[in-house]
Amino acid sequence: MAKGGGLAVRPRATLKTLADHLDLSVTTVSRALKDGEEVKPETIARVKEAAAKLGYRPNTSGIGLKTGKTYVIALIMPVIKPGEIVGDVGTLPLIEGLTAALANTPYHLTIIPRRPEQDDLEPVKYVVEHGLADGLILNITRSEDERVKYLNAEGVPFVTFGRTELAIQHPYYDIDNADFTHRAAQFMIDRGRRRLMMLTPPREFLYSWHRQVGFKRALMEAGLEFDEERQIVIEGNAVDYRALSRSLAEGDWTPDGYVCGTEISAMGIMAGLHDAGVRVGEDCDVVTMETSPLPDYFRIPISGFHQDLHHVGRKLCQLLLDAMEHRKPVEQLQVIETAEFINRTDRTS
Amino acid sequence: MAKGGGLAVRPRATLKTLADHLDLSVTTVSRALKDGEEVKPETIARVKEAAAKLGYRPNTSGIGLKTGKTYVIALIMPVIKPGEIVGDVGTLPLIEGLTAALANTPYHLTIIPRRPEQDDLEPVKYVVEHGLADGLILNITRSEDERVKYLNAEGVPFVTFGRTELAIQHPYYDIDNADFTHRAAQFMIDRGRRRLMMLTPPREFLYSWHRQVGFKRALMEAGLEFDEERQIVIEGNAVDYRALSRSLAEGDWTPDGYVCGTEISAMGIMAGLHDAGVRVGEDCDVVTMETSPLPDYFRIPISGFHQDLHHVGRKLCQLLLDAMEHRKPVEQLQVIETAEFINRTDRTS
DNA sequence: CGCCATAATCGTAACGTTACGAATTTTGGG
DNA sequence: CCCAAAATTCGTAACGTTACGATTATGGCG
Repeated sequence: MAKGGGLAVRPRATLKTLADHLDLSVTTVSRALKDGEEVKPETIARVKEAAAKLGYRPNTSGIGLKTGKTYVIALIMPVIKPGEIVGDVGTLPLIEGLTAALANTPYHLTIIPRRPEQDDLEPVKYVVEHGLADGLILNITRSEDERVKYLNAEGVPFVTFGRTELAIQHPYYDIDNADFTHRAAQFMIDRGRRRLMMLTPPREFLYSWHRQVGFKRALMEAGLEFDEERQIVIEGNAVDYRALSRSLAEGDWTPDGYVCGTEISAMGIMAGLHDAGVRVGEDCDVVTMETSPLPDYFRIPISGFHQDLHHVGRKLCQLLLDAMEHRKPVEQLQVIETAEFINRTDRTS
Repeated sequence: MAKGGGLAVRPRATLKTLADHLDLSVTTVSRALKDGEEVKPETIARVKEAAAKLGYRPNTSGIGLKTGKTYVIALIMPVIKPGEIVGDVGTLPLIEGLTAALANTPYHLTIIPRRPEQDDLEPVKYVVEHGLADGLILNITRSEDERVKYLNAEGVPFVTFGRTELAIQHPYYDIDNADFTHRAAQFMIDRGRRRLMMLTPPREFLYSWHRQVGFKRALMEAGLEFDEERQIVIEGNAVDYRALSRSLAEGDWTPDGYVCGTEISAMGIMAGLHDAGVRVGEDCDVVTMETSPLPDYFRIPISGFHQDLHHVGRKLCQLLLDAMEHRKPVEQLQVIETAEFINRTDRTS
């Protein structure tokens, strides 16, 4: 009963099939299917009906060969090493948001990995040179982003999640990271905290600077000192957050407030504080940027700023599609939104 | 300075470009590039050199049109609703594993979502009818899986993550879920636990049954009663694990051991136990299936069974590629592995 | 009834690749 | 030096689609 090879059962319906069937030319059928002006409405209806009946599906390769279009959107995804850390907890919702936005379009999402040993530009060049996609999505930016320069020079449509400091105008979506840290710090200052720490992503990424700017501004406004050496820690795979907060709690300069960059580092920080006997919510506060509902499950509730990456994914796609069809000038394809504050201080647990 | 449209800067090198350049025919160039038997070694070398120099990249559409190959592997990914739960924490590593296995092949990964309102079969049919991929990866199976029947009938290569109970022989990778629950229950029984609970995925998925079988067997072997009504809870979005374990701890039949299906439900269970004043590790044990390093961050360590989904992704891809090239009989493309036990009982925290 | 503008449809070529059979060159033995 | 066989290379057609210029049908008006 099982079939043998990988052969198609019955040959697919093509434009020619339809044309023969309807006694029309291939050209007319092609035009009718895309509601061409020159085709008689009645004919359009006939063609579409036949197409539906015969299960016609346009051949992607044929279209691609003729028009150069691939109907593919490529997401360049940095890949972490196998078991090292909990990867960016938000990447999956981001992907889901992208596919959701693509759902009623002819486009599909392809994922191009950037492996750890690869240069930033490599996968981008790969996509362009092989003509794999009609547009690209880049998901973390640097101030002088090589990929942005390259794609701009090549004239390939793209959108970035994050801004750059280049003179090049390009579509982007960004979360206001200065606003996040500013509000986070302010929140803790309002609760009487005076010795704040911030954990932030590596400096190579522009948003890390935005976060520092907001944080520093909140401290300044409150008349507090800011010592970058002491109050900023760079997040990374190698950092043991638990050990960090434990040793800080036992050291001579004891923070009473932490702004964390991810829910994962927040978990580590809280575990370390617990180890040291510090009571979160009473002796000390922790506020985090969060991209998942994970913090809802924390036993001791902490407040956070939520970034809805599903929403971000949708937005990015919309922006990219708009850019690809030249529907709007670039200036209108630049969006900055603020993260939503989730106050959990009043939650009994 | 900015470029206007989406036009290619200089025309791409094609086989014709190379042929003209080398004073050869297109056919010979084509053959030379794939090391054709009939081409003189010296010519092959000349052609390859020119290809490298002129930056020749084969045109995917051209190949696709002629051969029907797409060099695309499609992953069908069930999509959860926007902010509902922490999705399957392992999907991202799975994707990374897939792309890693594809890295040195001409294949690319495309992600086809299955939206909540869609039928299981719909995205699969979509891929096949539109000829979007050369092979598919399905990541959760049912005992009588419609998709498996369909793909088998169509003769389209695929691999599943999970088995089926169909007579159809097909490539699959699976974790031994009966072994997991059996060992998990046994572990707790050895520690003196007598009233075990199990949280398991919805019954529509075959592996849910496997888990129940293993769990039940462990109880039987230890001479313990098994009451399905009382000792099995189905995991799902709507379940509030925290409330569940709290109310159980305060009820008349108090479990002293939980086998959780995911680290997320384990987190909830532990929070509820804490609420009820139950000390995990002393009054009660929790063991979980885990697909991320998240449990390493739990303040109270619990033991677990780790499923390395990066590894699974690689395996799935290998199996699929082998199946597509008919390198091995199907029977050799069926792999079952056991999850790795991570004993955290001795870890001081 | 014939002419012309407009509406509708058609035919050909081309995109880049590979399969297949035919044509050409090279090789080696007599 | 010739010829057959082997080793290379070539030309044509085809995959499914769209662009473009050409062709045919339709209808209004003198």
